Amino acid sequence: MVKDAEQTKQNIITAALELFTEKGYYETKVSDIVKRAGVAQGTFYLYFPTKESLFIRILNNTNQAMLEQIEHIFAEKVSLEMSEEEIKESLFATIKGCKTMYREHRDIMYILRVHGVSQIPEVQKIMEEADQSLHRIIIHLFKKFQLFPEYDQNAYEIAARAIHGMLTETCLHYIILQESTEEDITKVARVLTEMIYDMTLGSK
Amino acid sequence: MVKDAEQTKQNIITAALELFTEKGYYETKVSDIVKRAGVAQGTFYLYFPTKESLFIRILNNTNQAMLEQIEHIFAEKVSLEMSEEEIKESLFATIKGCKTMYREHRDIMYILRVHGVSQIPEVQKIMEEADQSLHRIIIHLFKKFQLFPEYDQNAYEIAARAIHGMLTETCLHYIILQESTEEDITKVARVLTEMIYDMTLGSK
Amino acid sequence: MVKDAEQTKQNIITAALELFTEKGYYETKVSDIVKRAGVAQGTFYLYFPTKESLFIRILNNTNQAMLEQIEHIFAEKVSLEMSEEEIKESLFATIKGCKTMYREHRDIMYILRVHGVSQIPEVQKIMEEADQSLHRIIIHLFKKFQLFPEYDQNAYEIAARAIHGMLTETCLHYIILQESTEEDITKVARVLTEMIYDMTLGSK
Amino acid sequence: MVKDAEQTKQNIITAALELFTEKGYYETKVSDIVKRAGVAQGTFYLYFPTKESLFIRILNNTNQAMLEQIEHIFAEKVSLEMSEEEIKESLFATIKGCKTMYREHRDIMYILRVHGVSQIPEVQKIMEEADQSLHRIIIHLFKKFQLFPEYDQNAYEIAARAIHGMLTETCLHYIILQESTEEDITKVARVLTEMIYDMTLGSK
DNA sequence: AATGAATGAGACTTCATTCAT
DNA sequence: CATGAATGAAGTCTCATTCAT
Repeated sequence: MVKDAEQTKQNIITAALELFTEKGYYETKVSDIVKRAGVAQGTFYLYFPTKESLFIRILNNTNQAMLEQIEHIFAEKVSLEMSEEEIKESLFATIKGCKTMYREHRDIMYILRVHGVSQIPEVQKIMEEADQSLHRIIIHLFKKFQLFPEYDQNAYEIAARAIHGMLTETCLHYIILQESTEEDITKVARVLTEMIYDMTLGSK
Repeated sequence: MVKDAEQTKQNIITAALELFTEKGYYETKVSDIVKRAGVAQGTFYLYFPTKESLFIRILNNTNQAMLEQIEHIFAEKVSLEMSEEEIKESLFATIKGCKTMYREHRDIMYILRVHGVSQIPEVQKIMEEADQSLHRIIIHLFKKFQLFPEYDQNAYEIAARAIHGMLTETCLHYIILQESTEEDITKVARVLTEMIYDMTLGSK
Repeated sequence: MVKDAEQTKQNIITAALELFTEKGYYETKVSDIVKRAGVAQGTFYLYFPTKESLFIRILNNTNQAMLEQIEHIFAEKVSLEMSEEEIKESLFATIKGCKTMYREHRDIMYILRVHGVSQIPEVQKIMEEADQSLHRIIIHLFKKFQLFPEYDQNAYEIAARAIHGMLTETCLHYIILQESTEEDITKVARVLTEMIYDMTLGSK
Repeated sequence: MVKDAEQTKQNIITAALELFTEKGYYETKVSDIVKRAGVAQGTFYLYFPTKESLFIRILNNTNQAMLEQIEHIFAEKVSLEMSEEEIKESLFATIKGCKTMYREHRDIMYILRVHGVSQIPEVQKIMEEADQSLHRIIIHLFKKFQLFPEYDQNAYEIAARAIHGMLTETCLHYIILQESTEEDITKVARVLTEMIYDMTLGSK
């Protein structure tokens, strides 16, 4: 039945994601995955040709979802006419949106950031593309608000990466590495909002 | 002779570091290491009880050196009496010092950040301690300059991590992932100096 | 319906024969067969208890047919009263009949001779019986024409096998291993006719 | 020690040849080989990268030896000036030499002829080359004695193959498939000598 | 101090066969 | 009759580690 097959596949994906999160890609064996999914060894290969392909599949799923969420989070919510308070509020919402998104995909972020899977070229490619698209959005905002007017493209990229680093490093510790409450996220986002605002609009 | 033994050990360490950098911990086999080091398989185990212990040994070497360098880089070079120009210059020197240090230890940073080796608990511990000590220094500076006076300890840590993230993310891309010239480093450090100055002293 | 069932079975047999010919018995998987036959995996086992039994079934089909053809080909077409020309013509017809028969069953001959399937005891038995019956006919002809009057039974068998070897080796290369035209077959048969005639009647 | 290594390798080769002979290539598992050789599973892969490579290695060994033997066996022992008796004796010696050679390499011949290993392209290539070189020699003799003067190259090849078939088919049954005594071989060679002499020189 | 052959547990993967629907 | 998901035994191969020399 179609339903059983889909269910089995999902069970395998779920079990794998859990295990990759717990032990990393390399330390997770196909035998662990099938054991947790409650299926036989051979069943795994009915759905995924290799362990690697399963991982890429999971990564792509998440990546797809995150890219869409990023679009949405960064959708033009600020305008030049806003007051300082309004801009800060919008910035805060954006940052918090990011954090929440990372929390939602905590498992896969954990694997990527903590365990590292970059031996697989496909994985590297996906990650780079994801980074790129976030940088594009940040640079777009820089230009819109005419921040750093003296910067060249290279300097913009450095600045975008720096902002990106602020977001991911704090996410890593407060969201990915530990369970975090709504309140925790709010606090982190609040601090980052202040810092970023000061660094950008606040100092102009 | 003692000298030969020391040399052999060093050959193994060097070969291993190269290979870990090229292929990551999991994809580097003991057989690869001994081949490159030009010794027999058994010789490896004369110097290191396990492959893991070799990695930890390498990591510790680097870590030790980096901690000392960090102390030195962040040694009180700024004071409250300095002019804006002087402070900026000092900040720039510090950031550039960090970058240069990362470049020096590019290999091991590459392994840790790109390949990921956190399956090994010992490795996690070492990395966390390194992070902690950098954060302590940053927070100390925050307090010295009475930045963010309204922050509690938690908020300070978030801010420190955010600064840390700016440094490491830009290092990752401009120094660890690619060969970088003195000039490249200077440029990255210059941009970061501006950003951090604006974010902290500049906005007060 | 009975008709559909028979059709399904035939589809499986046809697909299997093609695949066995292309890849040999061991490299042909049941999954390949059902895929080409356009039926589900389980359907296979509705008609054949095992993969091996399917092969034996195919082999038996062919063997049955070939035995009958051999009878027919070697049916007494020569008599002691014939002229040299007539005998040669009859010999030629016989040899060519053999070749044509081999060509007709090229697939299965290919599998047996090129891929080898003799791990299966049943298969060995069938092949041996087929050989035996051909030898009996050849020996019968030897005796009829009083060739090799000094031979004992053992020597007759050796001679029969030698003739058999001439036929099969040339068949293997000119008929089984390559597509062959009517003309090709004629040529091979013509050469063999000369050789065999010289070896037997011609030298008496 | 070099000696141990060589010995171990030889043990593996010997065990493998025995098993390939008994069960064929496909039914012989690496685990069978190491068990019989008295070494651990991993040891196998110290000497041979794959099971296939071991087989090819064995085949090449034999093939090399046989080619040299063939050269020797067929070395010009006949001349146009010889008497019928002398020629027959020389022919007999040649045929018997072939038989003896096949007996010496009975194992590998058995595998090739009975089990079939032609899925492996390398194996096919080696076998074809071996056949070719035998045919060349036979054709050379045809021409030397001006047998079949009316034949074209193609007809020569057919005739050579036919002779080859006589030799191999009788070898297969009297030498490869069963233990054979010196006497058995002599008898088979005697019969073949008569047949081939009649077919060629005898009828001119 | 060094060698390198040997080990064996265990990884990934395949595939003939079963069985609930 | 037919399906196709599921099974699990068994195969090939890897590699960190040991040990006799």
